Amino acid sequence: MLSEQEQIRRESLQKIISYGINPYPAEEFKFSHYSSQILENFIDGEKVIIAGRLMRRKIQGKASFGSIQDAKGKIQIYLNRDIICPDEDKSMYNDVFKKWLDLGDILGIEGKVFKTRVGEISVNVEMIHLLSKSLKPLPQPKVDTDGITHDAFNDPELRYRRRYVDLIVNDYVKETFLKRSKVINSMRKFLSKKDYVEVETPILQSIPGGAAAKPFVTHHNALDVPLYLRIANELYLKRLIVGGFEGVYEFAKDFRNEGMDKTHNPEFTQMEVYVAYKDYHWMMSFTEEMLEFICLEVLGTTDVKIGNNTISFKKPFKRISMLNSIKEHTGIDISKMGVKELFETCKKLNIETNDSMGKGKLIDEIFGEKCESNYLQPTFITDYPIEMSPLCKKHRDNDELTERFELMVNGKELANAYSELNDPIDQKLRFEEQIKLAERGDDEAMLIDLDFIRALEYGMPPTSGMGIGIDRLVMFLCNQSSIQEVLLFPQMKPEKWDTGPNKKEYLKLNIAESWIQPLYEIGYTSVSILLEAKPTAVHQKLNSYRKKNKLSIPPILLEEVEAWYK
RNA sequence: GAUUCGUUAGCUCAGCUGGUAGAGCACAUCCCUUUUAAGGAUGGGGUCCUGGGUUCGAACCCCAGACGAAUCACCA
Repeated sequence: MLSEQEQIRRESLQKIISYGINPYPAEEFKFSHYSSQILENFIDGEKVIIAGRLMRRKIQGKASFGSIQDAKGKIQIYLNRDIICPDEDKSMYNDVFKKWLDLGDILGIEGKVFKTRVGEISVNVEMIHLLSKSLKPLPQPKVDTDGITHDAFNDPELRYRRRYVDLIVNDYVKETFLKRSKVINSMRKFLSKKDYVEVETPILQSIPGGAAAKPFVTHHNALDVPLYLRIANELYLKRLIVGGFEGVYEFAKDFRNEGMDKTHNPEFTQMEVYVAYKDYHWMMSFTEEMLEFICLEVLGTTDVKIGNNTISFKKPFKRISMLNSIKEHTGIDISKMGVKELFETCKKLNIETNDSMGKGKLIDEIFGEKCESNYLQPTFITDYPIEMSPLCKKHRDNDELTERFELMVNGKELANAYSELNDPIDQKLRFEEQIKLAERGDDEAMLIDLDFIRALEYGMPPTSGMGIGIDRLVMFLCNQSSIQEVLLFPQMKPEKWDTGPNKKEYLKLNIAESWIQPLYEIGYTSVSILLEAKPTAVHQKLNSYRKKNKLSIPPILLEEVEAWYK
């Protein structure tokens, strides 16, 4: 059912067509200025052509005001009947503009720049071109002189589902996504200046590797095999280092079939970079250099406001090993502890455990519970337990640790990096360890990618790799606390659409076509629902619907309704 | 998955103790030659999320469900 306003717009559309205007013209519309250019460089009397959406309209007799929103902002337009219609025929103003155009229509405007009495730079309109008619009314948020927004369009579900509307009416949304684009561009610029090669690796993988996460499964018909959407691209990028690239990187969409919340979307973007002959110490410097560069390029400063905190991305960042961090925040030295003692320590610290947890997992729990949230300023946490880092090289000084770091910012993980494990025999053992862990109850089994082992057997130079969550980085730099705000189209439950009655179904029961829509409207949305109801009730409801909606068809007889049930 | 809160006009929201569904914006008609969220007058617009129940009577109370938000848990 169309709302009254939608019906009125459709009627206006018909009138426009009858008047001889094509509401959806095919021709290119050449405009001379963006709104921002006119506002920034006011030239009284300059002739301009602009194009955009009509966002405000205020009719005052012979004169009207409006505003046009284009890609770069908004500008006021002023219309005067006798300027638009210099001849006898005033219909272009009186009918077309005043009656048949609506807020939301896309217009081309020709006119001259001037300042109103109140001093606002405006375009005095000489000619209007309708470029596209809008049939659905927009929400109408208004900002007053104190900067307070009235009637804000702020229901998250509606905003995410109709991002196009969100972008039209909420200026800050567009800014977020412009900034996101800038962040990615400047990261790419940084990487490509180093002469590393941007590559693309498979999204459909037969073995989903490189991380511990549940994948999405799909099926390839011609090969008749299952394929997985990638959870990470790490193993492919390392194959390329084997192949002789010095440095490779990819901005990768990864897919993880797990819970969704404010910080997790089923598909998300990571940038991973791998560089030959480097180690994780080098990568720390590289990472802080890159982040500082991006902040300066995008924000012009290394000080970023996140919530109530100001975070400084000025290098160098603090570095601390995981074990020292735990010692610092709990006073407990766990460096020499075995599994049993770790379980006891967790108990003492009120950390929940279960039997499937190995040593690494326990340490990770302690860190996650007691330390992680303390690191507001960018901090590299280094040297993770070996059990939780199956793709990472053993620490040069300690067999139980790995050469790994995570970069914590505002209490959350932003980047993760290793000195990459390049010993194929060790790698195979580590994969097998993971499978043992998986058998103990962890359902996120890492399958063994034998081709990856084979690649390592050919020899991979010592390499350091780093992955950084683009969505998280953008959240930080845009001061947004939810990932949905930095994704144009965050994943939502599929929308339910009212597609109307399935007429064939009803016709099969010999129901007259004129009664199908009424049946549907009063709740008998399918034949099976209808047949469950009593014919007498259906009969009564139909006739009262007829009366209420003043249908021009004769009342239905009970016998007719009963006939459907035979 | 748990708890709490919410769902009323195109949008933002009121709606008291259960008693004829409301406001602002938007829309329509009329008046008005430069307005700054808001000129004036009049008017139209509703599956009060859905389905049951209680009641003479339900937007409101009870039960079940759908959807959403927040917090927590789980998972990286």
